[in-house]
Parts: sequence; C-alpha cells; structure tokens
Amino acid sequence: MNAKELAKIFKALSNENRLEIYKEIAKQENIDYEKKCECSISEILSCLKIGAPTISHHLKELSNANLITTKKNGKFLIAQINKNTLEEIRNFIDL
Amino acid sequence: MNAKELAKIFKALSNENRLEIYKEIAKQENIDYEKKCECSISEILSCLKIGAPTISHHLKELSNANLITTKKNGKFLIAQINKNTLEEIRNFIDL
DNA sequence: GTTACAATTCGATAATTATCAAATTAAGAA
DNA sequence: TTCTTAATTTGATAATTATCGAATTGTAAC
Repeated sequence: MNAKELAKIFKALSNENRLEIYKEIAKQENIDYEKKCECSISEILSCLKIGAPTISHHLKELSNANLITTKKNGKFLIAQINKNTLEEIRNFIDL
Repeated sequence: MNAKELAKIFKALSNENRLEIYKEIAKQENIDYEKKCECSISEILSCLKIGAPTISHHLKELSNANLITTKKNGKFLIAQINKNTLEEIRNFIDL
C-alpha cells in the first residue's frame, strides 16, 4: 500500500467526531456480534453533538477510505468495520 | 487515550508528504540503528519534491503529535520515532 | 570577522473541509 | 394516499492547512 492510500485512511480517522463514529461502529459490532450491528445515524446522533447531515458526510468519508462498509436496511443504515483496512494499518505500524 | 488526542496523531499522518517523511525517519533509524539516525531536512529534501520550509513545518507537526522527537546536532537535525505513540496506535487498532 | 550552509520564521495564497440549515428523497405505518 | 421518520443532497460559510518565496537565525569553517 502506497503513501497516498494510507494517508487517505489516516485522514478519515483524523477528525475527532469521525473517529468517535468509527469507534461506535466497532463497539456496536462487538455487542451485537451475531445479529449484525445496525449502527444507524440516529444511534450515533444520540452520542455526538453534531447534526445528521454531518454524520452522513462522515460515514461517507469512512466508507470512501474503505474503513467501513455500509448497506441499507429499510430506512436504516448498517455499518460494519472493514477488517482488511485495519490490517493495512497494522502493517504500517509494524514498519 | 481519548479521541481528541488520537485524532491528532492520525491527522499528523494524514498528509502524503508528512507520511513519507515519517517513513523515511523510520527507515533511516533502521539502517543506522547503532549510530543514531541524522535524518536531517536536507536528507529528506532529496527524496521529496517539496521545499525546506514545508518540511520544517511537517516535522513540527509530527513532533507536535508526539510521533517523533527531534534535537539539534550542530546545524543539523536529528529525528527519531517515538515508539510509545506507535504503541498507542496499536492499542487502537486492537480495539 | 566573513562566508556558506542548514533550518526556521513570516506572510500570503489556494485548496480543503467540518459544519449547518433547508430542501429532498426513501421507506414504512396509519 | 397521507403522515412520519431516516437519511441524503445541496449550498453556504468559517476554519484549517499545505505550500511557497523571502527574510531571518544559528552554526561551523575559513
């Protein structure tokens, strides 16, 4: 993985609120391990003090950096951590 | 470590050139393991296509995020990777 | 001293981005 | 079909930042 791609991943994690969102997704995933986390925007809304449009934007950034995958479940959104990208970061750390 | 501090670390790594600088420091450190790397600005200058003022700025950002430590050796600058911060990132990855 | 080189600071600019309010789309419920 | 709720898109703004050229500081060599 080249520096450009890796920098993009780090950039996606470089905003405090976006990092919180990512952590929240990871947390929910652990709690609801078997039944797949429905980490919807409304769930996140209650944790953070930013509006829905901003959260929507942040989720797209995380998705764009391949840090998460998302899909729709009716009105709601399901987000999941992309383990491969985590692995890429781990490779960098072990430089 | 809270989200704010961690986001700051990621932000320092979120610029392509700054990431390259960081990697270069890590690389030099491995090469010159025993005799301490003198990863000066002029060394880095030759690898990247950005000016000295910008590199100076980037080094300060990395230092500010505790990703590296720096000290002066005469005219030159010695930079070293801060392993503790690397460990913090690793802790996050293993969330 | 003065010269030469390494690094930093300063000031400016262009680009990026985090955020919001308002409008819009989508989907389920009544 | 109409109402409600979830999410997204759009447009705008304020804040941040990457970069540079020019000027400055610090250090060593002559």
